[in-house]
Amino acid sequence: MLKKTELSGVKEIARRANVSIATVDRVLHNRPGVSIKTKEKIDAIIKDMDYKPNLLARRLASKKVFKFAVLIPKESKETEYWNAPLQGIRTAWSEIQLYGVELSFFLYDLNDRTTFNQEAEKIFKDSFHGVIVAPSFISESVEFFNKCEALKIKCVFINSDISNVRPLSYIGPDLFQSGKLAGNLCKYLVSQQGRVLVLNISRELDSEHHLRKKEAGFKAHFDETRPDVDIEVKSLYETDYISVTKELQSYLKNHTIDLIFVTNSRVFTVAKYFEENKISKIKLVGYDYLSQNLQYLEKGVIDFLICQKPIEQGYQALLTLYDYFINQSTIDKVQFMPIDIITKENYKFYKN
Amino acid sequence: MLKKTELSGVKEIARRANVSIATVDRVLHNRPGVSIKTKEKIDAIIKDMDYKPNLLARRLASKKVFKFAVLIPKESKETEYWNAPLQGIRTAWSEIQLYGVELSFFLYDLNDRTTFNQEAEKIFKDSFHGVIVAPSFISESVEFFNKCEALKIKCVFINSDISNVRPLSYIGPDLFQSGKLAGNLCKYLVSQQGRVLVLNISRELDSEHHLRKKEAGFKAHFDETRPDVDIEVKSLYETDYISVTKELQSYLKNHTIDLIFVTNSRVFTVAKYFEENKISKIKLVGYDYLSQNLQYLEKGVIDFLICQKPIEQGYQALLTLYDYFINQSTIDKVQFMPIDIITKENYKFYKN
DNA sequence: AATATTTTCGGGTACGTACACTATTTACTA
DNA sequence: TAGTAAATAGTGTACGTACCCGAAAATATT
Repeated sequence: MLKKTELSGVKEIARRANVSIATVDRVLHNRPGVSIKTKEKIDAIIKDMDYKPNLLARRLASKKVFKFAVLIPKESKETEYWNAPLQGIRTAWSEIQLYGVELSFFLYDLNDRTTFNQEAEKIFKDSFHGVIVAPSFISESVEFFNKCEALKIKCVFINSDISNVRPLSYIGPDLFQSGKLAGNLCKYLVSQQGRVLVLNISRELDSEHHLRKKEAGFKAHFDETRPDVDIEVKSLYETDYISVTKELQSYLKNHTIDLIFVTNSRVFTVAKYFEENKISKIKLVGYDYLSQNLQYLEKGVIDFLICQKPIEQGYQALLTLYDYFINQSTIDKVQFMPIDIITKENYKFYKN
Repeated sequence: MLKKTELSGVKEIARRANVSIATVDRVLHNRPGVSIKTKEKIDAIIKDMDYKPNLLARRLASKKVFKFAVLIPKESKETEYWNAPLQGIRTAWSEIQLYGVELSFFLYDLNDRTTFNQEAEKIFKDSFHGVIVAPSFISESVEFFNKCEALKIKCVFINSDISNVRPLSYIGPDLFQSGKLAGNLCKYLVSQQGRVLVLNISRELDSEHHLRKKEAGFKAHFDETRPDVDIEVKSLYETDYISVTKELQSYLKNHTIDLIFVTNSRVFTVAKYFEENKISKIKLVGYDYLSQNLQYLEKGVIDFLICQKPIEQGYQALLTLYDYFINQSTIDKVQFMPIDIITKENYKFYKN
């Protein structure tokens, strides 16, 4: 039986280069203390062998610890949405904890922008390598990002992005395209001269800004394919059921419409109103895989939900930081989530 | 500075139990050579510590090699579908190769059932731990599965399952539900008394059987919600463009219809016919994210594609074998894929 | 030319687990 | 009760990489 001559990895490189493992290691990590000549020789051999380090061994031997922070909204009474990304982050964490990842959570209140800065301050008190941020408030987020840059803290944005700012990666929907898809779907639900109401339900002006991207996409699709359809837009700044009810009541008294498109997860509020007032002729399309929405989907009150994998957004966000710091992979600047269509018939199989 | 007293893992267990690491190791792997008393003591400590082995170290130290086989159709000239699962399998492989996984491919011809057995024979010549199978031909697949059981080879089925057979796991669509979703969608595309044609395009009878599950789901949805819609079913056993054209031509001469639902990926054949004959009023819905289909989706000839993540099916299939053999995880008997709706507006973001 | 300094490199141990091999204890036989 | 086999337990090395520490070689200083 032949003796296995092929040493693996570093050892083999060392053997070929006639140096020790330590020297190879220095070259691999760009550490000083290697003459240019030997460095070049070793680099050539590495390239020649197409050497791929054994990540298992690498992580096992490395005692480095990375600290990451999470800065996202806390789950509110009004919508459970933000629970999903958190869950994804937790799942990812359970997978990589072993490899020296520490995680701290900082949750702010979507209805109170001052809490964003409060939590941000806490983050800067400690020293983190990276942060997962949901940049709900534009100016605050920009400021936060700039401070991170100065401190060499890497940011990953999730759920919505901000123009003119380049984090390590943005992981979330293409909002405009998401609205376009909604338009695409709704086109099939209304007649040639139909009437459509687009509803932004959100308290803070900034997040409304994000909703407006969806709105724009929605309109764009109709402009391209059905210019005759009448589209009206309304923004509601009070998000509780009573307020929404009032607005809807007065609106529907004066208008006849075929469809309502709600630009975020609060579509269930409208659905509840429809159900209680036995409105069944108006089609209803909205966002997000929440239990509150699913029950109305099941009942047929909501026709379609569009979903952008919030759990996976969280999961990918943490894995992205992991890939960047631990695996030293190159990171895609933008990681768009798929734009998924959920109906009564497929929601049970959906993976959020 | 305090000295870190907590040894990790096995060592700590050994210390607490007053035995050597090797003994702990024996208990962990149910190896013989440990007295009942010490085994119980160690088991208790393991439980008490909620010990989780370090998978990195485990895999690094273990030199075990697992051999898996892949038995699926080869990509045909008529449809590129089967390239997708293969790609998923390759991706998964690249991730786990390092951990001692060997992989061999055995591709049969979907248009010739005898090739299935030929390839199967080759598999039995070697000795594999597990196989990924696309059981396109029912009786052959059952026979294959039974032989695997006898030889203690674990099977994972992908893409379609077979009644009365319980592989390690089935990874793929719920075909009936998939058809129901198609019905759900098409409901919006046809009027109250619309006419619908369901088209099965497939050469071998067995795979037609799978298509029929989708067909049944499709009908079920209409029966429940729109009993007045007229649904006719046609099966074409010649899959080339010329043959399909002929059939369509003669059919459409005698029938007026609103929508065609093609139960598999060959919807592009119909789309091509529509385009060449400038048929634009008939809605078209079919299956699978193939370049051949996407071009017609983009052009608006195909309205919806339903997709079941073929790449991920392959990916998950290999990871499932890996989880079973290397990680010794418990495996879900059924892993249904999501049922995704693809349109002109979201296909670019879809992950197959 | 002798010493000091810097640069370059190799030896060795550790990470947590697997497993081959050896040592000890126990049980059994003659 | 010695002798032997079987059951039980321990020692040591390996997996591939990281990194500390000290040795050797090259260069600089006097």
